[in-house]
Amino acid sequence: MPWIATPGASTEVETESRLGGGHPADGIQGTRDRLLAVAAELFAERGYAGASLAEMASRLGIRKPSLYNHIESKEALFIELLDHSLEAWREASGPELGVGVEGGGSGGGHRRRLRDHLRGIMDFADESPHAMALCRLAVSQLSGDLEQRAGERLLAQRVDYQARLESFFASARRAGEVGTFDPRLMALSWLTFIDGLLTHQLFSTGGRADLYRERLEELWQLFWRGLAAEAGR
Amino acid sequence: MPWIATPGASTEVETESRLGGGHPADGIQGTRDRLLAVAAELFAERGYAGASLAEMASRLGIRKPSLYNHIESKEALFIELLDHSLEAWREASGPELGVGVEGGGSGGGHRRRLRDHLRGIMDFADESPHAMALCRLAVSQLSGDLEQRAGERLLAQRVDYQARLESFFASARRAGEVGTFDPRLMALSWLTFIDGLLTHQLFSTGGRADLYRERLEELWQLFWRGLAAEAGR
DNA sequence: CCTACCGATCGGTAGG
DNA sequence: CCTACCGATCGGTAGG
Repeated sequence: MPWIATPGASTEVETESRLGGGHPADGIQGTRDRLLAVAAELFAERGYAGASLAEMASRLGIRKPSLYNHIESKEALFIELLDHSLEAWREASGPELGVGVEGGGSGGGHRRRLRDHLRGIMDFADESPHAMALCRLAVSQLSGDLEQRAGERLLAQRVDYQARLESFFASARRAGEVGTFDPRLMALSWLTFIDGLLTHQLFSTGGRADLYRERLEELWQLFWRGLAAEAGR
Repeated sequence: MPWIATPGASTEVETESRLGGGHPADGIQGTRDRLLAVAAELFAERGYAGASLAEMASRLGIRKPSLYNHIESKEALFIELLDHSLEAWREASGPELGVGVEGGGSGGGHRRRLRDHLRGIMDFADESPHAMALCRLAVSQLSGDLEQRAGERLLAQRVDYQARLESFFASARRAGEVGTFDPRLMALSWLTFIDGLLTHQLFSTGGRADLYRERLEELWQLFWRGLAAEAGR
């Protein structure tokens, strides 16, 4: 008697659960969504091994075995959350860096575009604090098959992002908006900058993040100053 | 029949074990030192909950209960390692920033001192990769009493370091070696820079760290450029 | 340093 | 969605 389809075929159930009575957040799909949220939170709080399925079930108000109506295993649950986090990051880092129309007459605006890009990243980190934590777990705490599968995903995303950055900075350099540095170096510098920002945000969870947020604009200006010093403008 | 003193009174045993026969690295004190090394490695690899005492014992070639001749508990072991890591960091970050003799005629050399400071940090991170990982665990993965005890230590160290940085940058500003920025902002900027560097190093474990190391000098110059642009020199 | 053992909890399954 | 239960492993103790 399937209360829910196995975790791969959940197409038509969705509509039914929405038509059925009860609070909209408590349907079949609702429980699964809540599980994903609770699991991300717990992984972020305790690490991979430290996050137990029993605790997740408890926070959801159900029994542990019932979780297996929504997931295949703890490992699969983590991988799914990691994929969600990486996709959310991809969306947040957005198309601001897009260098499709380069070389044209309007090549400018790289500073503003990078600033917008930064805003997207920091907003994402504010709104989805667990996503960042999951990525950190994934690079440092896993072992065996799980480590390998997570590693592939992280590496692919990293390579892709770095390539986009290099294109962006190469374009900015051609436009004379930054110094004549190696675009690869500028990309590395940017990665260092935002990794530093995100690490600090991780540290200052619990109130002091405001201070950092206040200073973000100034930190950004200091960063850009390094890139642009002695450039055309 | 005490093979070793309980983990607090280990004064005279040390000499005896050195006088006794056998390989010098296998004495009573030797096992304890090896345990600390193995434990740091395992905590760094798997996280706090994921690092089991049985695995530590296995790597040492002894049985799990024997560990309790050297430690009081898993929690106490972690706290000790965290203290070691923080102390090692303190030593590595060294006295280069010391602003004891400021205002005198020789106020200069801030750039070189900060560069030396950076070298100390990066060398430390290279030689003690687990120490950084332990600090990260401590801020993100613990719970209960352990979280609280670790939090106190980390906060104290952080506050102390930040204060030293602010003094340093205030001195550099008076000397006209950097722009007229708020010293607190410059300290924040520095923290962001090295957190970014250390995060990247964490990511690139396994070979590609070389690339980063090659670029370190250039990244440093880019950073300093931001601080010094439009300053006296 | 060891063997033997503890209760608690782990991820996961059977079966309804 | 549940109860009942699995073998494995957890941190830790007793006792020599």
